[in-house]
Amino acid sequence: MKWTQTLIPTLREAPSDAEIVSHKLLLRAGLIRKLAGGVYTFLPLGLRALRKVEQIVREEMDRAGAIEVLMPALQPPEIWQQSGRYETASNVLFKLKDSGGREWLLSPTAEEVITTLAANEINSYRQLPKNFYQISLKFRDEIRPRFGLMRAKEFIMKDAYSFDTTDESAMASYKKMYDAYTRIFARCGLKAFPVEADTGVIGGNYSHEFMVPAETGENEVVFCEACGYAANIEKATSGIPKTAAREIGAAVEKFATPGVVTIEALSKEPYKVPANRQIKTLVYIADSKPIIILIRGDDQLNETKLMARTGVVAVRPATSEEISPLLGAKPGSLGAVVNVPADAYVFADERIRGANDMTTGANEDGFHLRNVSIERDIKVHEWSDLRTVSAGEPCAKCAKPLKIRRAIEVGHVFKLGTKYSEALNATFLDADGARKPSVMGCYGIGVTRTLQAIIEQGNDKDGVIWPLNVAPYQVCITPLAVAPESEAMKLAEKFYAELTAKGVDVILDDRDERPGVKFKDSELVGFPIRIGIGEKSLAKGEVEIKPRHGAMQSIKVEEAVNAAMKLVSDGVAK
RNA sequence: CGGGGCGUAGCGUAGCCUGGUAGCGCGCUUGUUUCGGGUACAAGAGGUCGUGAGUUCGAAUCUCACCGCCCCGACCA
Repeated sequence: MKWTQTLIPTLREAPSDAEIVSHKLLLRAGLIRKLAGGVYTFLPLGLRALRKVEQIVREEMDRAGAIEVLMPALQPPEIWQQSGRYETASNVLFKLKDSGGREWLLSPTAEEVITTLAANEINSYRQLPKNFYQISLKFRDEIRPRFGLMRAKEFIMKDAYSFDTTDESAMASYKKMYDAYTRIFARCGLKAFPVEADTGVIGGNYSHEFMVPAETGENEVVFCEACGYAANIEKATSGIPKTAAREIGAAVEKFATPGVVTIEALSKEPYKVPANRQIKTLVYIADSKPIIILIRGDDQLNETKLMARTGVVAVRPATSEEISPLLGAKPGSLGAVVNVPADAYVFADERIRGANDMTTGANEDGFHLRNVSIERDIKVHEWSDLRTVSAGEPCAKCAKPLKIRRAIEVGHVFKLGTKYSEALNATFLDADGARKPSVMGCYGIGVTRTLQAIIEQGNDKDGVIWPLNVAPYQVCITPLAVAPESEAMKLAEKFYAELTAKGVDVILDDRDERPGVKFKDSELVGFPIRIGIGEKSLAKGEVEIKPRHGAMQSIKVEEAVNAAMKLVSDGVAK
C-alpha cells in the first residue's frame, strides 16, 4: 500500500475526550474515529489490525475444533423471553420495532439463537459434541460507554457455544477453549492470564476470565505469586482467619452511644470497640425485597457475591427511608438481635460465624448492644462468603500474602450446564434412548477490546508499538525523496515489490513530507519495522533498518530485504 | 440513573468572573524556502461561539431549559 493512496489521518494532539493512552493513540494514529458515544468507525489502518486479530481468533477456534457460523444481529424477543433473559438482561438490550410494530432485539450475545438452532438440528448423541462460533457485531446498551473501544455500545465479539452429552465431555470442551484462548492472546502479543470469575447474568457454575494487566483496567484481580491462584475480586476468597472466639460473655447488654453512627466512631473513646469486634448490619433491596446482611466491622461487602448467593437480578443498598420502618432505627444503629421482622432474611458472612463478644446496633437510634454472641443471639438464615478480599491477606491455598492489581477483561469462558438447553429444549436422544438436555458452555472474546488492550500494553511516548502479528503493516518503507526518478524512491519501489512478493505487509510512505514528519508518523502508528532510504547513507551503499522498539542499524542495500525478512521471521526484534 | 466537569474553525485552546471588534498554536490552500527527526517566511481559506428561550440598547460572556461529550459509581467482551 502506498501511504498517499490510503487514509491515515494522524493527529499531533489527542482529542480532549480521550482519557487513557490506548484511546488517545487509537485516535492519534488514525485507527478509529468516533461517530457518537461508544460508536466508532474503523479507518483503514485500524481495520487491518482488527482483521488480523480476528484471523488469529478464527485460526485458533478452527484448530480447537469449533465451527464457524454467522447468526443474526436482529433477533426476535420470544426466544429471550423463553430463556428468561428478556427480563434479567433487560438493561443492556437494544429494543426496536419494525414498521409493522413488531418488536426486535439487537443481539448482545447469542445463547438463545444458537440453542434454538441446536434444538432444531441436533437430535442424537451421535452429533455431539459440537462447538459453534461466530465473529460478529454485538450491541449492548451500556449505561456508560467509555475509553473508546473498551466499553462500547457496538463492538465485535467472538462468541462460541459448545454442546456436549455429559458433564465430563463439557469439561473437555471447556478446556479446549481455555487452551485456545491462551494461544490466541499469546499470538496477539498480549500478556493475558486466566482468573476465576463470577458468572453474572449469563449464568452457569464455572468460569474463567482472561485478563490483561493494566492500570486503566476496569477489573481488580486478586492473585498469589507463590501458588498461582488468581481470581476476579468479585469472586476471590482468602485464607483469612475467622473471628477469634472468646469466652461467652454475659447476657446482651444495651448501652447508650449518642451520635455514634459509624464503625470508626464506635472504635474510639469512650467506647473503644475495635472494628473487628463489631458486626456491621447492612440492608439491601434484592429484586424489591429487603434483606439484612451481617459482616464484620472491618470488612467490606462484596455485592457480586451477594448477588450470586441470592440469585437475584439486582441488588442495591436500601435507603434510609426504607430502613427506618423496617428495623426501627436509622443506619448507624442497626442490628439483627432485636426488633427484626420475622420475614426479614438474614445473610451473614462466614468470617463472623461462631463469633461472640461482639458489638452491634440495637435497632434504636443512639444505642448499641454488647456481649452479642452471634449463634446465640441472632437468627441467621444463611451463612456464606460475602466479604471483599484485601491485598495482603493470606492465600487460601498456600497462605502467602495475596496481591491485587487492575486488569482489562479480554475473554471469558463459562461452563453453562443445562440452563439454556432446558429452557429452549435443546435435547438429544442418548444411546440409552433417553432424551437429555445438552450440556453447554459459552466462550467470548472482545475482539475490539483486545485490539485496544494490545495498544494499552504496547506503547511508548512516541506512539503505538504493535506486535508483528497484529500490526496493520509489518514494514514501513520510508524514502526521504519521493520524486519517481530519485534513487531513494526507485529503491523504495524495489524493496516494496520484493517484500510484498515474499508475503510481507508493506506500506510505502510516498508522501512528499519532511523526514521528521515521516519518522514521527511511522513511530506514532507503530509499524514494527521501518526501512529508511536517504541520500546520505545511499551514498555509502546503505539504508537503515529500524525496529519500532529497538536500535537503528545501517545495512548494505543488497542485504536490506533479507535483513527485514529476518526481523519478520524472528517475530521482530526487541 | 446518581455525583462531578466540559461544549468557541478539522485538532488543541484563550476570551466568560467584570456583557460592546472572536484571538492564538497545529492542520489546510497558494508561493518562496528547506531537504536525515513534526523547517522558515509570506499571503489566504475556514466560526449559526452545542440548541432554544429569556434578561439587555447590545450576549461566546448573565439566567433557564434541552441536547451532546468526558470522568467517578452500578452493568459487562
